[in-house]
Amino acid sequence: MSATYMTRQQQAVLSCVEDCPAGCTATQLTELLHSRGETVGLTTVYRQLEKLVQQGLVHKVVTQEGARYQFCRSHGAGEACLLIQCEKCGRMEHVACRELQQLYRHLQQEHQFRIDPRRTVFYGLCRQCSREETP
Amino acid sequence: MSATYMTRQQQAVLSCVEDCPAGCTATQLTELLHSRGETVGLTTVYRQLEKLVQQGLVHKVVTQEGARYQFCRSHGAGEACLLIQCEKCGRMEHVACRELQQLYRHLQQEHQFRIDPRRTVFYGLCRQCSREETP
DNA sequence: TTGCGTGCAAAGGTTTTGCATGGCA
DNA sequence: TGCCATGCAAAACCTTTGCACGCAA
Repeated sequence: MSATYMTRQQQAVLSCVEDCPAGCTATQLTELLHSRGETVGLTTVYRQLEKLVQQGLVHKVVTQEGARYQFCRSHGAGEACLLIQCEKCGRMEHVACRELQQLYRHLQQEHQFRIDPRRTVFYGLCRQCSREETP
Repeated sequence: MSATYMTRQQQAVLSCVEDCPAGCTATQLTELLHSRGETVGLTTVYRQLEKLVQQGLVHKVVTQEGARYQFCRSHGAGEACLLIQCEKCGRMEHVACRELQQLYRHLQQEHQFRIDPRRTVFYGLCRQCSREETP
């Protein structure tokens, strides 16, 4: 493995993703960085995000509107988690619960499919938007 | 609602998607059509696929490599189903089982999240690729 | 005949790549 | 000083849009 340097941009990107619990796109992240006075090129943002994804610190989720990145707090020990994205407001939520663990086990045992939890996303309506839709 | 015409291209696209149980991209579909002697423009393929998605006959799944379309056999009655895509061979599988139904109910009741099953994809390794990876 | 469907070309957007420069160790 | 990281510009891609023509009803 080649050596890696610690750079200002690296820290800035990580710090910004951590501050976006609902996930964000590379472009959004770049804008957020700029608004904070941290000038980081879009290319660098992409490259840093990819590193974070490979380290397992960040979820990369491909949606209709491009890839969204979300900091993953439960990345240790391969714990079962998934992302839920609201189709209306676009926000993403992190879910980690026993039922999920069960489903994964079921899929492995009955369907012979080994799930990689890090890239899985559910779509639907979050509590708030669901309420607005059916008042 | 405006009237709709039945065209040669329309039938050809539907027939081809039906013959791709593992899902395919718009480009792949166009190539498959050409190889069958059916000349359909890429634009038309995209437009026909979108219609089929809106009719609920086809899943549209956005992946790293672009959107994949898969004919959905269990589209009636909003039955709980999901797609599993193999990270290695790219094939997609349709899954509809009770455990899934349960998870959806749990997510609705405990997490207040109403899942839209049609756009959800799990990623992982299918039986075959899983076996090859750990011999 | 009417107007939806088609397909080409072009535009739009996101993501990647090449390459010279910058900056960490 | 050596070498990875950066960022600009350009390329590569996928997908959508505009518009004239074709074709089903």
